[in-house]
Amino acid sequence: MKNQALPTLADVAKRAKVSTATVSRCLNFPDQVSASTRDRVMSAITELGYTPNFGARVLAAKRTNTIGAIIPTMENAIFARGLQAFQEELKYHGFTLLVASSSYREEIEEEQIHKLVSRGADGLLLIGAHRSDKIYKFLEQRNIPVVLSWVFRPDLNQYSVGFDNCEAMKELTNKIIDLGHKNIAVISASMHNNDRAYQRVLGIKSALKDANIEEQSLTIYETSYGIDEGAEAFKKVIKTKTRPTVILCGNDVLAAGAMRQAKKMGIRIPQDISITGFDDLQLASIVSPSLTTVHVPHRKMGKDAAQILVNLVTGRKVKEKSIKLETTLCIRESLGPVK
Amino acid sequence: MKNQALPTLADVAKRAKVSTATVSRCLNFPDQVSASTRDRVMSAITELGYTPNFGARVLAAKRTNTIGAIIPTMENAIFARGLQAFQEELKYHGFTLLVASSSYREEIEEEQIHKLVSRGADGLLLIGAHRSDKIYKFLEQRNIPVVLSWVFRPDLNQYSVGFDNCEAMKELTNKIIDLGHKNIAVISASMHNNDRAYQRVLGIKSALKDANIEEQSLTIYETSYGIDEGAEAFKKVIKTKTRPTVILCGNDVLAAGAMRQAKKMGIRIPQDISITGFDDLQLASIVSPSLTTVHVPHRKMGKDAAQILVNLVTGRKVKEKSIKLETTLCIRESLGPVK
DNA sequence: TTGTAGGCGTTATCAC
DNA sequence: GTGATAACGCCTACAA
Repeated sequence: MKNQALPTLADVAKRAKVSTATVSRCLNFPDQVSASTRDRVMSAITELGYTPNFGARVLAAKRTNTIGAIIPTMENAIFARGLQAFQEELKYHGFTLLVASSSYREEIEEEQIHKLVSRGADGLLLIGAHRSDKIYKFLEQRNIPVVLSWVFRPDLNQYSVGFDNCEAMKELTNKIIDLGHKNIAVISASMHNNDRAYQRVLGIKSALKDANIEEQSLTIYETSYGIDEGAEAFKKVIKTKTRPTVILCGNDVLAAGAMRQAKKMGIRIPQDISITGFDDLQLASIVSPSLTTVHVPHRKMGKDAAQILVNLVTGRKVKEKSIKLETTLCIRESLGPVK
Repeated sequence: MKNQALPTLADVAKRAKVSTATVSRCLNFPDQVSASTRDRVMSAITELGYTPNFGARVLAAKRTNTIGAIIPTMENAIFARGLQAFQEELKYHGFTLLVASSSYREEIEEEQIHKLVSRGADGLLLIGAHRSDKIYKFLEQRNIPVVLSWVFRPDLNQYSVGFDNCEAMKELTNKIIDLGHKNIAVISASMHNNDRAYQRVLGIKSALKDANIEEQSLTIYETSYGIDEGAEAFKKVIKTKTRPTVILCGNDVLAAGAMRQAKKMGIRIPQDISITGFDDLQLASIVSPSLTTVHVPHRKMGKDAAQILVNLVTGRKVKEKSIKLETTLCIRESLGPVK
C-alpha cells in the first residue's frame, strides 16, 4: 500500500515497444533518437506519469548535477539573498541547489559537509574560510570542488569570491576617524570561528594604528547574532569608563539592536553616539536614523560563485583562484562628527 | 583522475574481513552485531574514510529520510525563519531538509515539486493551498505526504498547519474601524495565485461589511513582493480621490516600503495616515514609528509541520488534519485614530 | 538508429 | 551472528 510500484524505465520501454536504452537516450540525449520513436517514448512517459528515479540515476551516472551550499543560518537575510542569486544562476546552468545550515557552528558545518557529499553534491559553496585542514583534505581527496564566498582570501589555496572584510571595515573606520572619533567601541560577532568577524575587527585595529590611536581605547564586545543580542551588547558597551562616541557593529542586525536600545535609553543617534553596521541590508535604509554601513555585493557574489563552481564541476578551467568584489561605504544619518 | 575510486562497502568488508551484509548492519542496526566485529568494522570505516553512497542507499532501501520544502522565496525573512525551525525539528528526528524556491510562480513550484519527488523526498512542505488539482493528484498517486503551512484550511482535504489569514486580517480591520477609519486602502501581494493574500483581503472586506461600510470606499492595489514595490504602491494609492486615512499592507515588507515613501513625501505617520503590516518581522518593531502588524507564529508553525510530516512519513497516525495556530495583533505606533 | 547486457553500491531475505 | 546473493532503476559501452 505504501509503495505502489512506480513506473520505471522498463515500463516505459515496454509500452513504447523499444529498449530501455532508447528510453534513457530520449531523456538524456534526445537528438540521438529518431523523431518518431522519440514521440512514441515521450507519450508513453506522460501516459505512465513516469519520473526518473534519482537514486538510480546517480548510482549509474556518478554525477548529480547538484551543488551544495552551507550557510550559517537562513535567518540572516544577507545569506538568503546571496543564495537566491546563487540558485538562480545554478538553475540557469541546469544544476540544482542543496542547502544546509550550520548555526554558526564548526562541528555542525563538518557534519553537513559530509552529508552533502554523501548525497552526491558535485561541488560545494561555503561561507568564510575558517575550518579544519582535515575537512579541506577530505574534500580534496573526494575531488569535490569548493568555492569560498563572503571572503577574498588569495592567501589560501582555495577558490574564493568575495570581498576583503578587513579592508572594507578599515575604510569605514578611517572615515570615522576623520570625523574626529577616538573613543571607539565594537560590537562584533564571535570571532573564534568566524574569519569574517575577525577580519573586520582587524580592519578597525589597523585603521587605529595608522592614525596613531592607541588600541587601549578600543572596547570590543563579542556576542552572537541577533537584534536582541545587539541591544544587550549596547547596554554593556555604553557603560565603559570612557564612553565611546561611536559604536562599530559587525553587521546591520547587531547595529539595529544597538539603535533600538539607544532609543530606549534616550540616547540620541548620532548626536550622543554614532552607530554603524555592515552588510547594507534593506533595513539599514529603512530605520531612522538611517544606518551608516558597508554595502556588500551579495547578488554578484552569489552569481559569480555559481559560475565558478559550474566551471569547476564540469571540468573547465577557471582563470583566477580568487575574485575580489568591491564593497561600498554607505554613509547615512547614524554617523555624525564627534562634538 | 576525476573519479578516483571511493571506498565502498565491499572495501570496508574486505578490510574488516567480514561480509558486506555485516558492514551494512553495523551502520543501520549496530546492536545486531557483536561488539568485537563491530569495532573491527568501525575502525576499517574510519581508516578508509568511507562514506555511504546515498544514491545506492536510496535505490536499495526505497526511502531517503528526506523532506522537501518549497517556499516562495528565500529572500522573505518570514519563510526563512519558519524554515529554520522546520529544519531543526526535522534534524532532531533524523531527517534532512531539501529546500527549493518557486519565486511565487505556480509553474515553477510544480517543476520543483517534481524535482523534489524524483530526488526521493519522503514528504513535502508547501506554502499556501493554491495549486492545481493535477499536482495534488500526482502527489497522492505517488503516496507522498504533504503538509500545507501558512494557512489553516480545514475545508480542504489536505493536512495543514497555520493560521486563518482571513480571520487575522479581519481582526486587525475591526480594530481599525473602531478607531474611526472609513477610507481604507489596501496594498496587497498579487492575489491571483496566492491564497494567503486573497484571504487577507477577504478578511478586510468582511470586516467592512460587518460595519456597514460600503466596499466602494475600499481601494485595492496589487503589487509584487518588495520594499520598492511597497513604496511605489504608496505613491499610487495616496492619490486616489478620497485619500485614505489608513493603508493596510499585505505584509511588513510592503508596509516598510510604504512608510519609507510616506516619509519621503513628508506625510506623517500616523498623524496624516496610518499604515499597518502583516507578519511581525523584526523590522516591524525597529522602524519608527514602529509598525502595527499581525504576529505570525512562524517557529511553532515550522516545528508543528515537521512533526506532522515525520509522523506521516513514518506511517504513524496523525490525529487532526488541520492545526490552527493563533495570530496576535501587535498594535504599535503606526496606527492612530482618524481625526 | 536501436538493442543487449553488465555494473553502479546498498539493503534485505534467506540460509547457515 | 554472520554470509551469500538477489534485487533496486538507470546508464553506457559495445554490438547489431
